[in-house]
Amino acid sequence: MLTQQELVERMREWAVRVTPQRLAIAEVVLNSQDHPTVQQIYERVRDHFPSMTLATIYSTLGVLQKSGLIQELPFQRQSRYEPNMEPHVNLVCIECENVIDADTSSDVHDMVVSLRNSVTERSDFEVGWQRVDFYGLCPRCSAAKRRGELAEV
Amino acid sequence: MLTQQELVERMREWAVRVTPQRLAIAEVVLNSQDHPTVQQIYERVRDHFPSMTLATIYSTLGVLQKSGLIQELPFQRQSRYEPNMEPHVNLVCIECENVIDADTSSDVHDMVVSLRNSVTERSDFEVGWQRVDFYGLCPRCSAAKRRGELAEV
DNA sequence: TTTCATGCAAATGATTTGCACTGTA
DNA sequence: TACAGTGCAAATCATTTGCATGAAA
Repeated sequence: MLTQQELVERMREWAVRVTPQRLAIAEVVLNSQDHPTVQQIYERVRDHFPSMTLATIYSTLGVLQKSGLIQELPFQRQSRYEPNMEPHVNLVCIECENVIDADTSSDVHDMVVSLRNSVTERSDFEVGWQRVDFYGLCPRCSAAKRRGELAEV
Repeated sequence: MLTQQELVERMREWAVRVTPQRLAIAEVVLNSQDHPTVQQIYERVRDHFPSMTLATIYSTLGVLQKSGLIQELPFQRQSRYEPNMEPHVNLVCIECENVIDADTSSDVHDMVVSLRNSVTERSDFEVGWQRVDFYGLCPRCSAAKRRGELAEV
């Protein structure tokens, strides 16, 4: 986790001014675990900045992304935002639509890294970052389905 | 690659009728290598069905996806469609926006499979399919950038 | 004084939806 | 005859853009 000082420095690479609004947005996203949508970020930040608008959120998310601090994850309906830039795996439940990081043990990390190495070894593709999503049913929805509570998929 | 017969059977799981239009769309996507957008599919199918509309394309892509024949890949501006349901890696160029499958050697396949096994071993998440994207610069754009032809990224 | 972030409103554009029409089971 | 797929038009909605205002360098 970055200190606020480091965060400000990173943001200055792409934004001339780092305002309290931007800091608040950055902190909401960087401290999140649930890959929030723009709406969710908006709701969380609005507590501190009632005048906050979506345009400002989008603008700041753009800055954070260009600073390499977060990653946009486009989904079918809308994007979510990922503060974990380390190689890892996302588990996406197709039923409840929650997105969580898979157990971040070092060997999952290492496997993604070596997959990346293996791919770059044999192509001149210059990889900057990656997105690894596994889609399926989370334990809760999986159980609900077994109990017949879910419509057929 | 599926025979047309097998394709029809798979589609019948989710669509009562498999029309010539639907077959044409299915074949365009399933035979594609470039992860086409809806617009691209539209243009390719329109050669054979001048009356084709986007609504029909979207509808058919939904059927193909529910049949497990293709995968929708949402990107920032629009979705692309992936006919390769095998575990593999996509290389996404952030400059020219082309998307290609990484060299489909068996060990890349195996690495994705064991990553998947490793993740499911220690969680009750029921994985159905996966998306593995590496973002960066393709060889062509990478070279252009070194020659200074690209705006700073 | 110049620049840049904010907030608001309007625009954009991919995707979805409603509905009439038509061919097929 | 009933129904599912097609085609067209209209609606939806996330995201982007333009612009006036205000604060910071």
